[in-house]
Amino acid sequence: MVSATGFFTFALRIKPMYRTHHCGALTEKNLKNNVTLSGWVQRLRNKGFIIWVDLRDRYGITQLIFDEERTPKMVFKTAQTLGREFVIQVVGTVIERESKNSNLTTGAIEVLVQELKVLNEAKTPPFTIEDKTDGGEELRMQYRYLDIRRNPVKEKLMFRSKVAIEVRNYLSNQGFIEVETPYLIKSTPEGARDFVVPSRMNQGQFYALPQSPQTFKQLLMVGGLDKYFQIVKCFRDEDLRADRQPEFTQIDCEMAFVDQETILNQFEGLTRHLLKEIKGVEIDSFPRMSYDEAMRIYGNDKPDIRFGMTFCELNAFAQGKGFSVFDSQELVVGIAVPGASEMSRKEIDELIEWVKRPQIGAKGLVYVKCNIDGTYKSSVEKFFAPDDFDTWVHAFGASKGDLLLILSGEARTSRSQLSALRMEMAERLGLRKPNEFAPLWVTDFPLLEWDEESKRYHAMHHPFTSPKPAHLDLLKTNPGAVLANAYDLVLNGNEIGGGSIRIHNQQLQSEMFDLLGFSKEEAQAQFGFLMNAFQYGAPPHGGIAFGLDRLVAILGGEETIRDFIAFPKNNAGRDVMIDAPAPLEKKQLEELFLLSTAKKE
RNA sequence: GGUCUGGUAGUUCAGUUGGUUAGAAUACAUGCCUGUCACGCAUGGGGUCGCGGGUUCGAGUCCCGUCCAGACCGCCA
Repeated sequence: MVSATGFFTFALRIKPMYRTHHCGALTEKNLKNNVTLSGWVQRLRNKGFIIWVDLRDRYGITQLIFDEERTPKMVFKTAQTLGREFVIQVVGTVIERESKNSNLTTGAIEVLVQELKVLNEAKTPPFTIEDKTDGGEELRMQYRYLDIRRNPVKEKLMFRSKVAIEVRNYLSNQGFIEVETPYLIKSTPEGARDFVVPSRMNQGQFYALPQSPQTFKQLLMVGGLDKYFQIVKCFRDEDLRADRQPEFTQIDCEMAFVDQETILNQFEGLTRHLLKEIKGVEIDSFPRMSYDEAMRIYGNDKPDIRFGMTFCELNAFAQGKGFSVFDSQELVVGIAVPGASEMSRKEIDELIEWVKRPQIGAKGLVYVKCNIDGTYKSSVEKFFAPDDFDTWVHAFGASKGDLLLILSGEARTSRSQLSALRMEMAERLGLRKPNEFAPLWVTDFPLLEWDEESKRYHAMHHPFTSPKPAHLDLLKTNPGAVLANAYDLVLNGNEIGGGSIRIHNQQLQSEMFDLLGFSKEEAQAQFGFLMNAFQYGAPPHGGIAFGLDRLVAILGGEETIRDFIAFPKNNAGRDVMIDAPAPLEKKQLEELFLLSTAKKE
């Protein structure tokens, strides 16, 4: 027990205030100030007669100094027992360093400690809390709270917060209202798999977590709110990727009484605002491209237009010359890789193997090296004369020193393969510069997509997307040719947003469900509430949703979204820190009427 | 569901054609050090080579299976 006097002395010595300054605040201006600091021990440098401690908090690092002569003996003794990541509080005087560290804003000063209190001890962390940590991905996720102490992670979370705040600033200034929609909703068979939640009060029934607040935001338009947005969690039970999490955040937006043009302009405005405020990049107006054109010249509906290497179709020049591989195929298409004619035979062979991997699945790859001296070296020079290659080079708009890479096959497949190759070459040549931003609107998506497996049409976007008015008649005669009032915003080869003008007419919505293979009963059971609402004066409306995680990552110049999420899931959808998902107790299962299902395991 | 890569000290990794007691760096501990700042120097402890099986005189190394992690394809209206 501390005696009354002892406690009194103690209370006097350590002031109730945890800190007078942050660890990034003190400079030469504070010389001779008496300060109180709290934080974590980043690093200890013990020279025997003198101990330096780098004290860290969210704001920076301040060097503390404990000294045999100038620090009270007991305090010096305690300082010798400190370890990494101890949480301490100190009182001391700001003094000038004898040798300054220009790498730190606080590098000219140090705090000569007079009082030290260990607020909490710490076990040695399993990895180093440094910018460049020695910790692997899994370990960092398991101890994410330690990982978050590291600058790179901390800064990404702060960056995300800044983006979210700018989104709210911009949209609320533009008159948008933020409305929260429910998380416990109803499962629908369209689209991704749902995460489901059993209902205790309704035996054998389940909620689903929303894949997006789509129908709710449309109902808010019917409700007359006019301009809505929400930064909202969405859930999809599908396999993960570096840029895909089972729970992710959308900037979800909807407007009433608008056409496509108004929406594109409105959200081009948002994106421009973010690029300017966050990155200091000013972009006048975003280029636009139809889906069809994007597929033809980039082989991809989310092209990265930071670099060229656009597709060139060679059917007219390369077929009928006796090279049977080309002659038999629907499409002969290639790209000109700038300055790559110097690639060695070995490198090209490796590239051919690369496109033949099952992930790409090409049968082969034809190359033409356009040598600097005007000659050609090609895998098909037996079949084509230099004159032919001249024609090709002209068609490509290529120059000496370029390397033509050509694929052939079924049009759709070849384009998709060449697109993968184009991205790979850009990656290898360093053309995907993280601090260059090239937004692009892709418009005029097809409304429907034929699915061979289920032998029916699928909505390419979702079943609430409206067909272009001029194509309404086609719906009955040639549904596959109908274009939609749908659009994606693409940034540096990533889809960061997508939306459409919605159907607001009950009759048309009903026809859509019909086309998608819903029976009248199914449509009524699943979306009756929406079609009902449409009969009570639904305004024309449309909207867009941005993937916040991905947007933030791209603005931050990173490929993977995980570090922009405080507590992300791993590849298998697990949270390795809390170890979720996990089995339930028998009692819980019984309460939820799930026991018979659970027995199967 | 599939393809590929990896799993060795607390951590990040090396480990040759299968061959003596499995190494380095870092972290940790102890000691030394009169101005460090990735401090330095010395000493020390630390290993179920993911797990199971097989081949072999002998397996971290080769084979089969399995688990885990990561990237990708399918999937993600």
